[in-house]
Amino acid sequence: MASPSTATRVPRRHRAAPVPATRFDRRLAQILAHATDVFCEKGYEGASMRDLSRASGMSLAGLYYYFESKERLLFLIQKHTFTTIVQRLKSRLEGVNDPEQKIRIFILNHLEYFLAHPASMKVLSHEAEALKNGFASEVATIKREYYRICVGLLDELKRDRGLQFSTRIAVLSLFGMMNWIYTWHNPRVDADAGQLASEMGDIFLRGLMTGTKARKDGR
Amino acid sequence: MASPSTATRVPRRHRAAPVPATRFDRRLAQILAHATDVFCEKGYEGASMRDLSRASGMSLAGLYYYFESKERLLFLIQKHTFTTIVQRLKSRLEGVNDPEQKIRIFILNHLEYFLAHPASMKVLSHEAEALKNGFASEVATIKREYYRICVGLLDELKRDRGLQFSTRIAVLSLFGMMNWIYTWHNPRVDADAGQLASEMGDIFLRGLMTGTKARKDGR
DNA sequence: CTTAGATTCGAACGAACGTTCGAATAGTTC
DNA sequence: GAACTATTCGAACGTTCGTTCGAATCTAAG
Repeated sequence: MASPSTATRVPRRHRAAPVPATRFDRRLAQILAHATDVFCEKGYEGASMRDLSRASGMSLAGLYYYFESKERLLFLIQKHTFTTIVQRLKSRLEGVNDPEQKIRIFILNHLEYFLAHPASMKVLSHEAEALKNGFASEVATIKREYYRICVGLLDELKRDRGLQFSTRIAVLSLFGMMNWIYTWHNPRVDADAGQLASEMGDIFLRGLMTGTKARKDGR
Repeated sequence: MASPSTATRVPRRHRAAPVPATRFDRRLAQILAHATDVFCEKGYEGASMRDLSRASGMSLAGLYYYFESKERLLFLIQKHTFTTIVQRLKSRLEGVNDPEQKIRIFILNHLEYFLAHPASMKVLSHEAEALKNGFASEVATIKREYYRICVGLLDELKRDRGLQFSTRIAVLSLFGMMNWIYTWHNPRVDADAGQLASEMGDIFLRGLMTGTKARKDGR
């Protein structure tokens, strides 16, 4: 067979590659970008390989040189998006100590990425159940890590301020507020990420912090 | 053609019909129920008419005696679900005057229906973009009414307590918190609707009411 | 029992689906 | 220019899709 192993191939940079990675990787990235738009508009199941071919300007057969199946294509999109958002979050949280400030950074990071890459985030949020078995579990691992980080931040706040609330419900409520954006945000009408993060952060954090305080003795 | 007009036919009850409606309507309702489960599990695009046939125990061709297309089937499910939830809400809000109490009723009504009919609500939430043109706009009309009711309740709270916040973002944040539930709620682990409505209501309402107060003169 | 309408179904339709294959082209190295 | 690999593509594969049609069966009323 003439085609390369898969899209998992290692980037073989000669010196320290400046931007480019390989020609292969750059072309793949273009295809992923176009595919993201199509999946966003038509949904994963509703988008056909012929739609992707048309959108990316490459022949139907040509696409299969870059990935082995439609499902793997969705996987690559979701994995890249989720990995990037987690990575940015970690770097932004470094050196910050105040629990409330950390949660505000979490919200801001999420919403900034959401509004900067709305198609990617819609595909990540809306097609969360479309992958099967191996693909699904690999994305689920990243999702779990992201979820755990948020749980950690809320538990920290809870301890620091002596609050009482269900961390699980608080975290999932927050994700709901943030992820639902893909169903309504209109860049011509709605505020930018900073403003949105501030308003959602206010609702969420004041909501938690005005609650009943736990007793000192834990009872 | 031997088949009846459509599924829009009027129920022709002779006296006051006890439960049944017509035989046709009862059978249609059974099919809708099975289809809801299949759409919930596989998504609208991912579910085939053959899947629906298998689930409802009726032949592929037989289904088309009850509705004229797969799209109309989804429409009937969404319309019925949405109409019911709005109708229940209206009846529950009657005679209540306190704005905060009204919002708590709104949340409780939504979550109770959500947890009592999780498959229907997932199909309503997750397949909101699957319908086209006429079907889409008819559901959108009900959705807009539901949205407007919530806007009204929040504006009332805002006026009553002299608060300052963006009604649009508050409403959509609330819908996000509530609708996201279909992605995580596990009846064996998570609390019931009453408890959930109480906790989400606390976060949301305290969050709004702890905010900056508007000045009396409106500046 | 007869008859007419309501309901169900097996079989098939053409279209669209994801994927494959071998040949053609483009790019790079001698 | 020759030789080799990397990339692209037209054409087709077998399968599944939503939908239709005419005949069969069931139900209820006369």
